[in-house]
Amino acid sequence: MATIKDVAKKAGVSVATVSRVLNHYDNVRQETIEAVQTAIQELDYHPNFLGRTLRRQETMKILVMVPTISNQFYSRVVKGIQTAAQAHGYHTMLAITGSDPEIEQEHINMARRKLVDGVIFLHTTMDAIDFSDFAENYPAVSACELVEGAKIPTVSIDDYRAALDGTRFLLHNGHKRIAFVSAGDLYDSSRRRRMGYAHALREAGIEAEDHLILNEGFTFNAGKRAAARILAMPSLPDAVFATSDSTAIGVISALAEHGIQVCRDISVMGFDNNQIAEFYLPHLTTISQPQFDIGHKAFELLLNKIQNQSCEEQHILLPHKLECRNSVKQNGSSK
Amino acid sequence: MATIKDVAKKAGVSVATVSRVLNHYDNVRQETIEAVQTAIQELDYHPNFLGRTLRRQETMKILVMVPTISNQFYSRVVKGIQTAAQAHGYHTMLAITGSDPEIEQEHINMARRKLVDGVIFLHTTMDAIDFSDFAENYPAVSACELVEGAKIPTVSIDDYRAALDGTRFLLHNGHKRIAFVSAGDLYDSSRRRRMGYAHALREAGIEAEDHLILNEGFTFNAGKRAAARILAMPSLPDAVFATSDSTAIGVISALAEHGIQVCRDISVMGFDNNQIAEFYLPHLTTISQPQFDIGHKAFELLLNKIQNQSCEEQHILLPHKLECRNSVKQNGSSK
DNA sequence: TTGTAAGCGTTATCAC
DNA sequence: GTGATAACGCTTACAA
Repeated sequence: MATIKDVAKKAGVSVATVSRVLNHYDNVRQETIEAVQTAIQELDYHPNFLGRTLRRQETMKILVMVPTISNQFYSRVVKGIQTAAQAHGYHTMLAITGSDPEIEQEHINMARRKLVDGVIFLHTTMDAIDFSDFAENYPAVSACELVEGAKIPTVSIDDYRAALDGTRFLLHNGHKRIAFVSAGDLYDSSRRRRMGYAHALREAGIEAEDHLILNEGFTFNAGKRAAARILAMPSLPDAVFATSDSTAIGVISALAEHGIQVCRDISVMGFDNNQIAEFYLPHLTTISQPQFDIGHKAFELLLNKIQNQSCEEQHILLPHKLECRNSVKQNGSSK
Repeated sequence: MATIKDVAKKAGVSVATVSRVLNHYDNVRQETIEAVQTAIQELDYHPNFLGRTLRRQETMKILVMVPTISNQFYSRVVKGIQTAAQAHGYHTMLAITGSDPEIEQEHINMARRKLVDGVIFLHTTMDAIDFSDFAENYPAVSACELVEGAKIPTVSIDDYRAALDGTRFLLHNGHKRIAFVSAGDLYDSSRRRRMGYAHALREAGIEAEDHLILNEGFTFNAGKRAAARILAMPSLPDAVFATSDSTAIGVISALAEHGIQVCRDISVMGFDNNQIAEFYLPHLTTISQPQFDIGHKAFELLLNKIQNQSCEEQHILLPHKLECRNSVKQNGSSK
């Protein structure tokens, strides 16, 4: 492997000059530039970034902490991050934690060890105190999840409001008994959505039934488990509000197994508006999140922290939208 | 930020000793170890890996070149890679290329610049010559795609054989006119599958109809486009063999839009056996790939190259399996 | 068992 | 314009 020294020797200049050429300084003679470039070509030289990185103390890399990439939702957020990062010359590194605190901690050390310039959390297992503590010492932002009480720039939707809107929509269309399938309190967004759901029920004068709240997670299989519990109920609820499209699909699929057809016998509402929502049969009525924009904005916030240290706490809320398709009965036909 | 020097000073020892403690050398006095560890604690010191990395010329990081993470197929392969990598102390970095040669090249430079110890390609836009050339100079392996003529260790299924099996299954169940939706020649696997499909037709004495081969890609929307072309045909084919589950779903969904019901009016076979295949309605009959194992094995091959330089060319073929569900009519009911 | 010092490949600060 | 040279934070001979 050729180094900068080899190039310098071959071009008959000093390493400093080679470095200048490499970094496009304007105080190098044209002939010298050419001589250096020729040497670079001939030696097939590629600068070793480790040296530069060590010297400059910046890696031009960021780490994205993601609980899973099996859910299309995160894929899209990551895409947004990556697009923004690339535009600023940053590389994106993905760490899939599986919501395992140990794995998360190990990756967090990458930031501590200066292997990355900053971290975007799509989820964390840390509590608000540890999370704030980390964010105080290293450039970090949170996306998708608004961790209660944590001092860290965050971009997400208003989960409370989104669930409120979704539940109201179900109520306005004549559904009274609404099951709620969520990921429990592992995710702050889930908790917040559950509160929005409860609020809507309350304002409609419907008393909440605890057993209708099913904490199963947000995978396909979580939906399957939720459906099993629903099938075991003495009477079917009017609707199921699942806090992810995957869960909704798991529910629908499992209910179908027992001859229960969505939209005829029961309504199901999803969350996220992943691409599959549009292609599933029935097409999913769901709450749409601006996934790409969330990621994009998250990177911008991070870059801000990396460059300015400006720690002004920001919580950016991006708009959600109710995407009306075929999995929810409309016009109160079940009244 | 505390450095190794600060720790040394605080502990009253030399940096060498600190380094020894850090790396668990056994020739350090217990008391010294403790003194150093105390200093580390007090300073909240975290070793800067850049220094070590520069010195050791290894990053303990690998790069995975993936065309997209929107397709669950790749998520699962990446999971396999990451699991294996983690077990060996390696971190996994994901580069999403979108099959853009420029983006791919830019990331390839990361290997050239020693930012990673090796690269796993889940897809490449390079031709066999460039690909071989790269693999000759840097630790690299290919997964999922067997690039014709490229000298690089590879792990994948036997795509030819898999498509052969799939097509035979359709034929044996009475389907004669079979449309084939593939990604065209961008992916070697696609090309190979198309040949398997053609082979099966030939051996059944059925003459291939060129217009039944639809090169659209492997996304949901590719399936949608394929369905549009199918609907424009003078008569509907008996079956559609899509070379990914996403495409199959796109086809099914779009056909449903026009009142054509899969399994009653037409059969659709997928490929990959993503999780959604099991949860889609109808449940997808598909060719299952051992995605996790492919990823896992790919890392092992890469580690081998990183450590031994043993460049023996290997092509590992893992078994596929026909997963029989509800999207294909069986027992020749359409004969 | 520990310390000294060279070196990894760069970039930055001086001189000249 | 260009060249020495120190420095980045660490590991590792070699010496003590």
